[in-house]
Amino acid sequence: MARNTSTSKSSLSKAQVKAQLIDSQDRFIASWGRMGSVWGISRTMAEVHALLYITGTPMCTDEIMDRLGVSRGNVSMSVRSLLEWAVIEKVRLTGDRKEYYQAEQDVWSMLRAIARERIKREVDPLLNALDDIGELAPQLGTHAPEDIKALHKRLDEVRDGFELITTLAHKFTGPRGAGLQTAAKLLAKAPVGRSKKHSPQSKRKATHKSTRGGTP
Amino acid sequence: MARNTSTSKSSLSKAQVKAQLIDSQDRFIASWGRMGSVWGISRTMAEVHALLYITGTPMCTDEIMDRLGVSRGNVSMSVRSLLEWAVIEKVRLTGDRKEYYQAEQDVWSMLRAIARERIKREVDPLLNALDDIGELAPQLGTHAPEDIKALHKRLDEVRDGFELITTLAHKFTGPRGAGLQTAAKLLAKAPVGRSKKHSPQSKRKATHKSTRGGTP
DNA sequence: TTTGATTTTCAGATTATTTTGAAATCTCAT
DNA sequence: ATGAGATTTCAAAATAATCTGAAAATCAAA
Repeated sequence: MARNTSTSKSSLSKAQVKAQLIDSQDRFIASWGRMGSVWGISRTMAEVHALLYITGTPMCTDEIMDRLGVSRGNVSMSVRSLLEWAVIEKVRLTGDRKEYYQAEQDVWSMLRAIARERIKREVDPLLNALDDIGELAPQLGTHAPEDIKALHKRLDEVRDGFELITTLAHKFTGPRGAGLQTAAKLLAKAPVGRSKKHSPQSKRKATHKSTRGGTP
Repeated sequence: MARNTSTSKSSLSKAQVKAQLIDSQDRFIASWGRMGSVWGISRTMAEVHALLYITGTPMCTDEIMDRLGVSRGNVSMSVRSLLEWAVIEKVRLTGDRKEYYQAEQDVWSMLRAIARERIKREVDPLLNALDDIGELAPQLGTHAPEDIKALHKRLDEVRDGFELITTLAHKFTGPRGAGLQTAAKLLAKAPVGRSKKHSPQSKRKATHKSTRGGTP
């Protein structure tokens, strides 16, 4: 029988399977990298992580460079950050001078790390700023004009909102936590609002290409 | 006694109070703007929103331009996005040709909008990509080599994780939802983990000097 | 319909972020 | 201790995101 060249499931050569494996990995890496920029980390950092996660293999700097096509310096910096995030770790391979790096394999640890870092870098600074502003603004008690009262009211509301989110997030992301997983499952079942069906506002309307400022 | 110039609470002139009000508003606007870049929206867009929210006043394009010191075009684009996000609305003032804009005053609606937009722009595309990759990767059933099985396993885990998050988030951000508020309060009490204080996972040996480094 | 005020658009300028690459530093097997 | 191999650093280059400003389009009142 002629060699199947495209879609059949069962007659792929080893090399073909391997090629498709690599291809799928690359797609995953590309997606994760795209997310990276959106999450406020560099594309390369996200890609390095994706590579180590999806392959599950410990890799050294040169292997990473070659596979992703990025510079040595860039790999070095990305790896350092990932180590700080504690989503990858160093491993020593016997009889080799190089450092090898390997990703934490539990996906939740990865998700928690993302959440943890984001909270640290986004919410906490905002909360601090809000506290400062609140203290700094005129404190005139009941005699304050409406303007001032309204300012304090809004500042307080924002701060309360984000504090609630922080509390929640700390439960999710705490070092000892299977928190995110359990909490998420719990919540996913709990009847929170009165949402009957699922009608996110007109998901169908493909009218805006982007909600972003002005993507040209 | 000389006029009190700085910290006393009770003897500020009207002008001084006004100046401090403006100053506090500006600080809030600046903080919110900084967050904006971190949240993936332009600084100006975040600032416009902050201005309208914190003052509570309907403002027209020129007022916004003057207060924030940004161009007309920039205000126009930011306002458009904010309208799409549904966190501000147009108001007509009698006898005036201009459009005025006013922020939604419920803080939770604002937080929900942020969450909703982020999910839409970040998680959903990733999920789609993951589905595509999963379908595309070799489907070899039980006969598949370890490599392929591992790939599918990891893809599935990531997808499941993010799907759980999406489900959760939809409850939070649904259009009719006081969801976020109630759910957050609920969760904040639920005994999820045993997080007592914050003990950073000290995996560190005393051997290295400091591993600290700049944020990427 | 005309008019002039108001808003939108978008090419180009500006600003911010990311990446490179080669020199400097480190480190470990000998 | 030495030095080849490995990693880190960081100024400069490349890339990406944001903002401006003026021309074009829109709109509401007369």
